[in-house]
Amino acid sequence: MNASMDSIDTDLAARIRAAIIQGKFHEGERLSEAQLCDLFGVSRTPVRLALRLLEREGVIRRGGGRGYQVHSPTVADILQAVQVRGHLESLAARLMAMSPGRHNQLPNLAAAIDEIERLIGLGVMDDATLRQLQQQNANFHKTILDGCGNDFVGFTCNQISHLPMLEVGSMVFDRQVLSSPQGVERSLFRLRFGNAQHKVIYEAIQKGDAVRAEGVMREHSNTMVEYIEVFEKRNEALTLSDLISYSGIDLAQVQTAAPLSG
Amino acid sequence: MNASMDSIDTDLAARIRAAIIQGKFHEGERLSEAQLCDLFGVSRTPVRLALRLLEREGVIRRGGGRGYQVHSPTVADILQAVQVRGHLESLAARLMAMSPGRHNQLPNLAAAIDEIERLIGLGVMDDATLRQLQQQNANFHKTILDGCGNDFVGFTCNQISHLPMLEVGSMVFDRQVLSSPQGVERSLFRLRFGNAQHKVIYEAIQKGDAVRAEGVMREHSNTMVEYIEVFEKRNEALTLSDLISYSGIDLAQVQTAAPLSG
DNA sequence: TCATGCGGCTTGGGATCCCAAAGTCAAGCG
DNA sequence: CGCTTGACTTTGGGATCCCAAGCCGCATGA
Repeated sequence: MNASMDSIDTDLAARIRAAIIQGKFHEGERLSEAQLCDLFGVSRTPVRLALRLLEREGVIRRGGGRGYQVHSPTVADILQAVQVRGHLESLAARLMAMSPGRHNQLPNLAAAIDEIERLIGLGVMDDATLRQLQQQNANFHKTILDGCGNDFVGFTCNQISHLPMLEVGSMVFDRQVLSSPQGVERSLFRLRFGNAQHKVIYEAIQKGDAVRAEGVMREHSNTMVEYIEVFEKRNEALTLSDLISYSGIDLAQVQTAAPLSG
Repeated sequence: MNASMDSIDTDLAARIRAAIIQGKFHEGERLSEAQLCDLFGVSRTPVRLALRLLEREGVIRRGGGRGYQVHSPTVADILQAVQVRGHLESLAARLMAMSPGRHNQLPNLAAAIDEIERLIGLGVMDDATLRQLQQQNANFHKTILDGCGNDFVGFTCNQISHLPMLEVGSMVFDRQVLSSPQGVERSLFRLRFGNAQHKVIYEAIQKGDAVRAEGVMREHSNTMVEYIEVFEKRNEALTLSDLISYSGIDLAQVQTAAPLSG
């Protein structure tokens, strides 16, 4: 019930999307409806709905004459998108700092900050802890998006949050880095640094310092961009699969092949 | 061939959207597929595709159990969206000012500015002139979105540009204001003011002054917000139909009823 | 030999059919 | 008299069918 709470087409779109991101199709490959039908074992109606959805998301495009062709997002695309999302979040931070009713939401921010601090204090970077960290991080960011008074900011963020690492509040880690003690230590530092930014954002919003809230939030978003760029420099052939982790979307659990027959 | 260059479902979505925006359906009204089928004289397949599209756009929502209910955007919603779009454009302006290859695009910006200046100089505010103004304004803004180097900014803007007045480069006028000489004069001033901002943005981008480009672009976007807010104050029951004009989308030309039979 | 036209084949779009789930109404029971 | 439950009806989701519009290839004529 994890990936299939929605109807077939939404679920199907998620599976095709995951397949594309994981590189199961070649870049520019033609996708025909019939092909997807018997690949996933469904009829053409949901396939067409899914294709329309994916077209809007930008992971497939109308190619030349007939059919769609896959347009798999590259790491560079994701970096651009993260920048856009960060810019939107900085707008949200500014607006929230200017909002009179912001004090109702402040406890939620504080709770997320404290919980992240507690989790960091444990000093372990196992899967469960990372999941909880991601959850609290998402809480923090979503609270700002919801509390900024402009519903459209959150709406627009959601419009682009289907791509990997674009889910609001997602946290990116290199898989390898967590296997070495130094890597864990560096990751812990990165988390402490991020949470320090959270605290500054919190205080700026509390005091109504809109400029500061916006600026620090922008800087906070930039942190992820730079983190990914470091990877890019270190590893030429960086692929999305190397990075996707703790983003709220677990690609590994999204099955690609059709499981059942009849 | 204006509104129907795409296939039926896209066109259908546009018609349903127009009907919703024009208030042909009550807020919260249940939309059933069958009802829309015989209202527009098409089958259920395109209707479902259109409904999925409109759901993603946010003009209809999944209501309670079955079916969709219309969620017509209010003037307040549009204001929020304009703010978001403006924020994205200010990001584009900043990025373009920082982009090394920006000089290729500068002539396009200058051309749009000059052409707007020329059109304003005519001193007339007839339909044809306004259309040309809107076109040049769109050129200016699209050039920045395309030239900023981050394709995702333009992509995200496009994601929300189906709503009235959210098309990039759209210009909003009150219909009534153009019928009086004072109104025309005020509108001309507003256009001159806007184009002056264009010039400042142009120069900031040229000089690579990213901070200034971003700031003026934000202010430039705010102008429209304030213009609409003035209306809102003057006319309590301001509806979207009073404002929609010269937005690139001509609602009057989008037919609602089914034209043919058999 | 090359170009052009015709015909078949592939493929996407729209319509219709079937089924399952949810909502509603009414009747029976407490 | 009210609540519950079961049957009917409405409606949305999925599958299949039909049609039209592009591609491809072959053949024929210049």
